[in-house]
Amino acid sequence: MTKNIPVPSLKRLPNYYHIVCQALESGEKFISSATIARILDIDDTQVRKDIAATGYVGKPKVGFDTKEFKEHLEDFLGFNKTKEAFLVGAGNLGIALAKYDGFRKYGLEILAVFDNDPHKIGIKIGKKEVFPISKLHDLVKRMKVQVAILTVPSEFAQDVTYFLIESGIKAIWNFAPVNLKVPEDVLVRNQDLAANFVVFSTLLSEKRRSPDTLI
Amino acid sequence: MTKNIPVPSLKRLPNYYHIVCQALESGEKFISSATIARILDIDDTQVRKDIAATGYVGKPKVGFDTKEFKEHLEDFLGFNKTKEAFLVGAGNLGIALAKYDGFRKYGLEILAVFDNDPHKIGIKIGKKEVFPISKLHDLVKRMKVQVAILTVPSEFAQDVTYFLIESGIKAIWNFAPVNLKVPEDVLVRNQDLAANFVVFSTLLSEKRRSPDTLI
DNA sequence: TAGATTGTTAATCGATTAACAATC
DNA sequence: TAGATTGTTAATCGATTAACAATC
Repeated sequence: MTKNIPVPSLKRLPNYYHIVCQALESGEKFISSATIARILDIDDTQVRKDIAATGYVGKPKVGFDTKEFKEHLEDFLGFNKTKEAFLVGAGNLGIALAKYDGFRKYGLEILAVFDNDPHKIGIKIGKKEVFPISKLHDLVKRMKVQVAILTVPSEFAQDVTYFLIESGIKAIWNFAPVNLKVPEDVLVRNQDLAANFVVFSTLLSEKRRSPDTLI
Repeated sequence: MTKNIPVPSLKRLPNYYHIVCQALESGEKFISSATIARILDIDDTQVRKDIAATGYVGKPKVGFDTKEFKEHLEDFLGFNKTKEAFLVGAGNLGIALAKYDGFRKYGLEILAVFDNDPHKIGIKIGKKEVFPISKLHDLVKRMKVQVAILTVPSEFAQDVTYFLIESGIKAIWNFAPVNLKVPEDVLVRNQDLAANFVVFSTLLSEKRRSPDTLI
């Protein structure tokens, strides 16, 4: 088995992807690690190490082929593989995410939205119908969905999580600012936007640049 | 000058905050570093180190006073200091963020929303009015706002950024999945939700747990 | 007191950076 | 060829973990 890419490297890859996309749009055939490094204000050796960790090889003297490298990153990061998910909680944020177009480019597809509010059930968010949460169990089984995006209010997050797990969900992208209790085999990724802002704002008040540009 | 807290420690603090809030709600007077560590699946020494870095001291034999520690974290992370910001781009995500209630608890206040779409100008999002972007320059000066939350479509992000900087904005929380070019003295924090999902999903496919629970 | 927990010093680990040979 | 850039090994740096004394 090939060695797993280090998490810090993995987190920088989407940045490289953005840069290589922009370079490609400007008609640049090749891009050097030094150029990428300058844009992100990091070390160029690190860029090369990260790229090497994805298995892509550049051309000495010229750099990395933008088109090839872009496609390699899409492959490595799985943009072409559809990742199906259910979204639970049709509040403001939930609706925004359900409508958000940018996910498709990365291969994330929200199949359906769930909520408990009778007023919301049956309405369409973009092309997605809102179902009652009671239907989630069946639909998880039927559609074999493993991932849930959790956008319910904090106070319901843990109870809904128990229900998601009972229904067979194996991974939760959690937007509620709470620590969810889950069994060993369930993966949670927290996405506390407010907390992210707090980190940003603390660095700001200390006049420090965050070393990790993204995520 | 006291030493800056390491960024990894800083990123864990909101987690500690959530946990200590939950402990306080359950009526627990004290919480130990081992308990926090177990919940987050990290080392207890690290928890103590992180807490020490904020300047808070616990009580040997009993642990950390939940009420005191919670308040200390609020202080350290600046929850009580209002951080005013303008939001630029009244699309789905922008509207969701403008309406989002959870920011206030952390001290973030969105003063106004800006957009270029004539249909949107003048409408209210919650209690915030939508202004034309042309008014941003004046309002930045008048209200002395330094922070902008950028939620415009990717293709406009760079141009809007130039305009924000001309207007005097010093920090940008960027939700557009692009690398913004900014001068040295302007701080950008990228919040590419889709990229975050990609990282999550890659770890998922490798059946790895992410070491950083939050952010 | 004994036991539990903090705070801190030392050891380890892994990521970043520096140096440089290989390549075209 | 000379020069630029990659790929890789070695050195450094900083974060994590282990060990343990101090404390109540």
